[in-house]
Amino acid sequence: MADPDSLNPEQREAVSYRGGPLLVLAGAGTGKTRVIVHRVASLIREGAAPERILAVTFTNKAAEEMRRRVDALAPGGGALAWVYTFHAFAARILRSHAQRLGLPRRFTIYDQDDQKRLVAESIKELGLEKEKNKASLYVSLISRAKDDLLDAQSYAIYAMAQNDPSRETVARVYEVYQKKLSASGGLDFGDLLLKLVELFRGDAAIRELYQERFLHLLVDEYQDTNHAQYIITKTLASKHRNLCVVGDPDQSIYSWRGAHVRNILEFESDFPNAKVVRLERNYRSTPNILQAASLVIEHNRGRLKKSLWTERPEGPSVEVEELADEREEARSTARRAARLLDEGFSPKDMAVFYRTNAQSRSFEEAFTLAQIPHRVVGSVRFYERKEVKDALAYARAALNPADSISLSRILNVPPRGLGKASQEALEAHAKKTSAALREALEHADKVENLTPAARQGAAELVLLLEQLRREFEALGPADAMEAVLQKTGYWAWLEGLAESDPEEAARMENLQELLNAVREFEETCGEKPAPSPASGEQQAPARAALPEAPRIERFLESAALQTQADAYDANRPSVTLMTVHLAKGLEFPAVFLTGLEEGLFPISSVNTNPEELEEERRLCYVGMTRAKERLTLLHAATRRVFGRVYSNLPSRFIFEAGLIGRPAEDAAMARAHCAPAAMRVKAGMRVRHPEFGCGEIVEKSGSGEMLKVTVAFDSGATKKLLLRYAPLSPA
DNA sequence: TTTTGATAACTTTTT
DNA sequence: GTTATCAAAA
Repeated sequence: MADPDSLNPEQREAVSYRGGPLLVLAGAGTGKTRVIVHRVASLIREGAAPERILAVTFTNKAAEEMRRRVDALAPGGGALAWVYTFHAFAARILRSHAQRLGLPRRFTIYDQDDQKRLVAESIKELGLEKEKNKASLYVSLISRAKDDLLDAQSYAIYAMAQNDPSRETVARVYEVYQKKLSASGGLDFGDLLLKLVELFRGDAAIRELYQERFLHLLVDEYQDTNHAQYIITKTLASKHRNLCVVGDPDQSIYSWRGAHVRNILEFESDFPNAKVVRLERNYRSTPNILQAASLVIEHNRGRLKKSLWTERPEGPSVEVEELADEREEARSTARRAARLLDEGFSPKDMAVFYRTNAQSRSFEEAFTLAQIPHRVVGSVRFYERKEVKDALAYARAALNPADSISLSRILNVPPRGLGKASQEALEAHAKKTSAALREALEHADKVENLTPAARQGAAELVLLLEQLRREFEALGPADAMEAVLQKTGYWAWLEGLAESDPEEAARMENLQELLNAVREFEETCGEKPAPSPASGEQQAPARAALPEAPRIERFLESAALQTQADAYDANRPSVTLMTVHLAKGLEFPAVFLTGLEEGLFPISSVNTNPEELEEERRLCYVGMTRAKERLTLLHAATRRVFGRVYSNLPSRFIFEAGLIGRPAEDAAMARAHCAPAAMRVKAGMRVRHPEFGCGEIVEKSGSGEMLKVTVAFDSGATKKLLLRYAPLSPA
């Protein structure tokens, strides 16, 4: 937009409406973030105290950006307003009431990896042999339950009422898992929201305190809120009723994570007299891009009709290209990117989106080969790397003696004679005395079945952790983290290993990067910068004005709440490679949307479920609408997955976008309403096999995954093929 | 106890 | 094709 401070009439209405609940239905690229920023700024300019405004965003990065932009419009205001993700907001509130919640002052926030270990332990403890490989499944079931505000007890009741044995098993695992979690004085992601709701429900005084406090409430990406977040929003808004939610039902892509589109669809009945503002003027994309995306999304049923329009010039048409395989797809993408560079695009103007992280590899290779600067966002999360987690675990274990989860992680890293046998002996002792692992370690002399070496190792570790805790008192986060790496011998240990193993050398680099990240955190403070007197522009955080210097605890929390999307840096001069999910909320002049194949995008698991297919379609819509000027859709005829070659038909979304004619068979449309994603076959149909040539289907047997066809090939051979694996395509 | 090698599981998306 | 996990050897 020409003038960043001008607003169109609908935007202005959304910014200035002061009559209570407000729903802003904001299509892709219609200036949704602008509206929120301007609304917050104008509230502040009208005299609202910034610290009585709460704005909830989807990622920490978005929160940062919003703070910065509000500050530019209402100097000082952005720094004081509460701008957080739901999880960061919950963590902040829970910390100030840790005591009454029976939580340690420095409770740990556990991530998915920690959850998985804990669930695996719980499963083992319950002797559920058959379930031992399903830890991830249980983690997600438990997480979903928490999103829906079902604690372990409620879940057990619910499972019993359903008379569902598998749910009852989940309930048992949930219960043991939760006990372990509490014993470690920790919360997982779901707990942050669940405990906040419990706090509000259980303590009227605290609830009213916050209801009174937040005079104005804004929630971004409301279509992707889960039940817990919905309840939090509703609770906080019930006093002043100044709630503004912004979102787009067509961009709801997180139902698998517990989000309910109905939260936004039912806003008007939830808040009678709610004002609804629709933003339909798109400032981002060319008409060609917009039309293709609209054609796709219109195939979803039961959506709120809305039509985006733009006054932007036509622009080049959306391109579609089919390639032989995923390597060709990547090479073509790199070639096209190089061409755009020649045309004057900068690498940071371009993005490659894919459905699954596994697809990133071929693009990395192709871009490296073509010497185009690029960056994969989020495939292996930085804070989930082993060495980084180990370093953080040391800090957590030192700070929180109850944190058995972190302690067990680093018990023998680097090796100190506390191997598997010793660990089991210590854990057995801890269990017997119903104490934390740390206490067993402290009383290693009383623990049976320990070798002298193990006893010595235990004593050293206890000493080390105590020493670290004492040192943390006087150190900033960066020095504290450095102390961890030095004093634990972790650094020296890796250095030794790195001599013979380049992978270990890479680990050292990651730890160096961790130290950089802590330093950066320390400098920017991670917390709100002090209010600046006049200029809204970049200001040096005034250290003296802060209530307390940043400490390692704060860094640990920020690291735990870090999201993948937060790793994206718009200023980096490189092509961005990311999943479509991560692309939500971003925009790029040129976008390559790749892997548009049946079975991959939409992904094959949507076979049976029309709702999931609609979510895939929304995901595709999100991907397409990120593009401002150029949009290229790519798909590969064959693709190697798991080392096995699959041949895929072009995605139905390409047909739906009106970009290539439907195939003669009309196969894609016929499947559009949930038939198997695999090729639809019938007897008599002509097919092609890369090895055996063309032939005719003479018989069909089995069904679903086991669907087999007998093909009489023109060569004379007759073969029975499992449709799932056979690289057959219609001839 | 630690390192090494084999095996099985994994891939949909993540706050 | 890769990575995490588990058993046997040093």
